[in-house]
Amino acid sequence: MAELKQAEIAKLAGVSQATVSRVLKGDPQVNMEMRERVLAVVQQLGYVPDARAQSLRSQRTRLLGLVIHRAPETLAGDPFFSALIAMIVEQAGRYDYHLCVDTARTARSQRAIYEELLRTRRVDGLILVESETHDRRIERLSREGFPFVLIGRYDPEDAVCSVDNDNIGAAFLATDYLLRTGRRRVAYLGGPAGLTVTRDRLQGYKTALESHGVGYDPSRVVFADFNPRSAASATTELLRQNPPPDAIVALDDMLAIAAMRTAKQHGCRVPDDLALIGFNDSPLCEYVEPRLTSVAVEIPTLARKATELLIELVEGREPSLRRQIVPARLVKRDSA
Amino acid sequence: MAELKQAEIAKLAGVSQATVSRVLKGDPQVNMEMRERVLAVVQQLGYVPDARAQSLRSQRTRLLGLVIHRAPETLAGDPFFSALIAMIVEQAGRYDYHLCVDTARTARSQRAIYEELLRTRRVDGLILVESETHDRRIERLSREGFPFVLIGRYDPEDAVCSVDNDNIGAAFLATDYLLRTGRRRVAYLGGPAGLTVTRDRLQGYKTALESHGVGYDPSRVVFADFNPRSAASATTELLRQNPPPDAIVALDDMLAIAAMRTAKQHGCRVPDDLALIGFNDSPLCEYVEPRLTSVAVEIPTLARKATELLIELVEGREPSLRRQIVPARLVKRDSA
DNA sequence: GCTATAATAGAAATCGTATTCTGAGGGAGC
DNA sequence: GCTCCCTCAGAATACGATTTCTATTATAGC
Repeated sequence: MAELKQAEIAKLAGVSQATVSRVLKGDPQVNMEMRERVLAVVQQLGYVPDARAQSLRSQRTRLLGLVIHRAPETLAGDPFFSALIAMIVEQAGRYDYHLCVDTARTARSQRAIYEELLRTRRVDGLILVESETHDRRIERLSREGFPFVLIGRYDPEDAVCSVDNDNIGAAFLATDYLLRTGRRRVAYLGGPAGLTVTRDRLQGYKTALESHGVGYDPSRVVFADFNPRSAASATTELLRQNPPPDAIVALDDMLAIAAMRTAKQHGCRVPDDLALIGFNDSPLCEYVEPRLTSVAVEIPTLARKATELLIELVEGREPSLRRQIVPARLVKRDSA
Repeated sequence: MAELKQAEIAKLAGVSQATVSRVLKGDPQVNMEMRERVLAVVQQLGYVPDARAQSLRSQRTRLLGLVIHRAPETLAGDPFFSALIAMIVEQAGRYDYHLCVDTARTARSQRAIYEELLRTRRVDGLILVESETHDRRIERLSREGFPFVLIGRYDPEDAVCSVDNDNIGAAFLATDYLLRTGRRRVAYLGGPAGLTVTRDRLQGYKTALESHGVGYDPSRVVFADFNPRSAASATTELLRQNPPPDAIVALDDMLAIAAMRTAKQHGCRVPDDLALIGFNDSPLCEYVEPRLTSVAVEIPTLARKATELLIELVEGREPSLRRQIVPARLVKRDSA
């Protein structure tokens, strides 16, 4: 059972090792009788080729890397990522690829991802999620010609491949809806200021205000980290203003829900005094009281496009579209 | 840049390829001067060894597999898994291992995991999560002597290694608390009946009833799949009884929250008419109204123990403890 | 001064598979 | 009947690192 390599199969089938390899790779240049003889032995012994040897020989590992630029702690509570991971695993599997997941928090892991995953050729390509807007390493990857796809960040010149929600459109959708339903003092609760999502959705928010002839008030825009405490204090900052906002567009559902709690604690009624819209349409939305209106991003579509794009790059095909945008839609519930 | 292997380094440093390897592996049998000469070239060119070649030669990939036995859709919404994945990635990284994640839903992926990950030696070992109580494949893995660790299932004879929450104790904790606070008609809302967690927590629930001299009523025990609809109908079944339960111990927070919604729709007040306790202490608990009391399982501890145990197995050390139990604690909030 | 021994580095084998190169055999065409 | 080509399978090599084996040099001990 231990010594199970092509050489053993070859000996038992009375052929050469090369022939075994050819049979397994479906090489047409091999006689029917031999093929069957080999396959019989393979079947019987349950032989499976060694991926390590295949990797070295073919220079391909059939392994994709997914790097999430978030601290494990904040990643932990977020259902968006388990969805994303699950969907990418599923998609990659359809093309016979596996997925290697990494987070990039500590200095060690930052280095690790770029050095250990890529340069060591441990993976064939990378999907990078939520990398910061300016990341030197991305330039380096690009320069070295390594296949990778960004999710949640794009390159203005399309020098690198990316897949993203239509963040500008999504924020526009949310803000526009609030304005059309009579809200006038709409605030924006963003994530960390360095993230592309934060910036893009802010732009969609501004554009919506403009299209309704509502002035943009910078004091109605605040930023928070991905943790409840930070979200709470940012919300408090908004609510203390005079007059306070009558609606908040939050960067994601977690932030929106944290804001909802804070608002309640301040005696604010949702949605009467304050309308709230989140992003991601996570399961959470159904569970909070009132149920959270949210902009849905199609995670399966996002995952599928990113995976397919990366595989195109890995396999040397020039992708038709280097930048893919996945549309969003508003899921109306009770909070707005 | 493309041709970067030890042979190149060797040529430039004027030494043999074997020496380069020795320097990089920290072999003491190498002269100071040569060592420095090699390291200088390595530094300058930014050489990093090829993991594929190392894998073949050393028969180790330094890659661990994490297999989650859940359909991607139900996995999607569950923050428990993003937490688990994040923590295992983190822990594995401390020992210079990477993590390959897979889900096991379709027939293809079922086969894929055992054949493609293990037999192909693509990974050095596996962590299996939420596998069913009776899984033939686990026996096979065990028989073939492949290193693996189970999370959420244990083997009665400790033939296989496992790490798990103290599920029996945890359910006891929750049920006991409800009984001590005056509840008398405590129901149990389980997950799929085949899962070990479902079974173990049921046992803890029964033991607690017993210790309080409360009779066990099978009609107060229902099972649901991991989706809101299934949870809702199971809850409805409980609430229709006469008399209805005055408390529910749910298998996890998602189920508890689904039950909470259903109860509210039936005009039940939580916690006055119905107390609720969930499991996992997920971020959700803080966000629902009333905040959900939940039994906390220490995901980081779970992840750390599982990872360390697996690495011990992979590296051929006999682990001191083949079965590790991580204690649980009750986080009291407003729902019970 | 000569051998025994240690220290050190190069040469070569190895890991298991894919593929190129080579050669044997057979059939077609003239 | 001979050449030419085609088919097919075995031999040999390459992938890039690790490690064993071997050879060289220097040093110590007598």
